[in-house]
Amino acid sequence: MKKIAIVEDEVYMREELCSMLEKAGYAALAVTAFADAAEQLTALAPDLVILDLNLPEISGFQICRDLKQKTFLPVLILTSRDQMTDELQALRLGADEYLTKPCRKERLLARIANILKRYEGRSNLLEGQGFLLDRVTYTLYTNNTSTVLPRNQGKLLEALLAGADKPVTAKQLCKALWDTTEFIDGNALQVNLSRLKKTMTNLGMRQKVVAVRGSGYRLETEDAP
Amino acid sequence: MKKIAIVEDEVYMREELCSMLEKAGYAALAVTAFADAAEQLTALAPDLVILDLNLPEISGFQICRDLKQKTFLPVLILTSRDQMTDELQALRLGADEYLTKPCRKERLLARIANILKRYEGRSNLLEGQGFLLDRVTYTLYTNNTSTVLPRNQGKLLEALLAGADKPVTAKQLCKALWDTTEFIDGNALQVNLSRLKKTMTNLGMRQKVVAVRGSGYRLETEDAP
DNA sequence: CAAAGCCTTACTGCGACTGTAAGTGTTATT
DNA sequence: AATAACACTTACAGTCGCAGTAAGGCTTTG
Repeated sequence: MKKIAIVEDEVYMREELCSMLEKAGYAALAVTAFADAAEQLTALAPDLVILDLNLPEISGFQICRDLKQKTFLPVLILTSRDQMTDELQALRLGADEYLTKPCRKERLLARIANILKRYEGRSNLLEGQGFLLDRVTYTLYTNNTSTVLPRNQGKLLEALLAGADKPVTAKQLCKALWDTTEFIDGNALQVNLSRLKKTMTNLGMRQKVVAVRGSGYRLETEDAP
Repeated sequence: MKKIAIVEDEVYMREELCSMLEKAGYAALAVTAFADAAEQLTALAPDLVILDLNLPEISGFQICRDLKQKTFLPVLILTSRDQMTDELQALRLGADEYLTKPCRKERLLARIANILKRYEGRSNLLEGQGFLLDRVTYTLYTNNTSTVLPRNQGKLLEALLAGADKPVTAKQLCKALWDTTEFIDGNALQVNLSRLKKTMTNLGMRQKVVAVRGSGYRLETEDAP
């Protein structure tokens, strides 16, 4: 059964949502610690987040941004703020849907089903600048095509991606490749990095692996098109 | 540059949409042969379809259904029909977004950007009952995980998927595997099918490959959960 | 300019996938 | 009930692509 998390401060609304979702066959979970909602949601790992914008302590926008930065949970904004600017802002932050209250039950359920379907099986896709990487198979989606990376290249790219744009040390990369913290075969790492670079340029990706002398490697985004 | 196709009968609206999209940096294409719009759209292969529901000759629903059955183009419904039932129907047919006229320019553009981002790199995903198959890499997404199928198994699954639930002949399957219409190595085909079956059951997929004695093979959906 | 750090290419071993072969199970017809 | 046609599965061997090794070239820094 799919889990849906609800972030909503108004008690009545929250209860109504919960019972409605449960009737529709979902497991509903209410999150009420708004200040660190993003963390809680990450830990809960629901299949969908329904988020209000007007919350005490913290803005819903903030939660949405935090959440989208570290996870790929689908987020549905359900709010009474019907300003166009709010909607645009939400979508820009990566929200998957924006609905205004009051909202008919059927519409909400239909949109929920839609989002869930859309995310089906995508739970392990990592997102980079202009590409997606499947963390399990190392299938890489970029420039409107897809490739399966060799395992080592996939692991490297995953590790680099996890480091955002901070440089990742050779040690960490070795750990990612062979799970050994101790001995580092610098050359083998070099070779694997070299291969990754080559496939990335062959695919015409916007991001490149660059060495940061003395401290490791990082992904660098080339000037936008 | 992204191509956006517009299916809209009212001239003024159409022109306005076109110029708006072009100003926003898209290539806009108007489709006016409504009767076989689905075919034309398939041939055009735009990155997104904006579809009106009230059309002469044919219903927009029909176009949406046809389109979604043979392609995976994203469809945005833009219509003056504001009945809830229409919206639900459209979403059920696989529409990706439903907006009602009149619609602010910003909202429309935001939703378009949203959909395009969402579909990025997904252009070659085939959809089966409860799973997705990447047509290029044969990465299979099912039960919330992913696997890369061996090439032959991928080809077979793709061919079976193309046959919907009609049986696919051994000849066609051989063609898909080895591109030879002539000679058929029945046994090799058997072996590959056998392997595909095994991996499908190992993955716990809802669909199975079943033999239709004398006429080929087809995908069969097991009883829903 | 020299040394440290970084990069790349070529080569070999290993593992995964494919086709072959052979044998078992199942359905339909006489 | 028997048989033939069709369908299925397992084991084995050849092939191909990936990983690690080795060796040599390039670039940055002091």
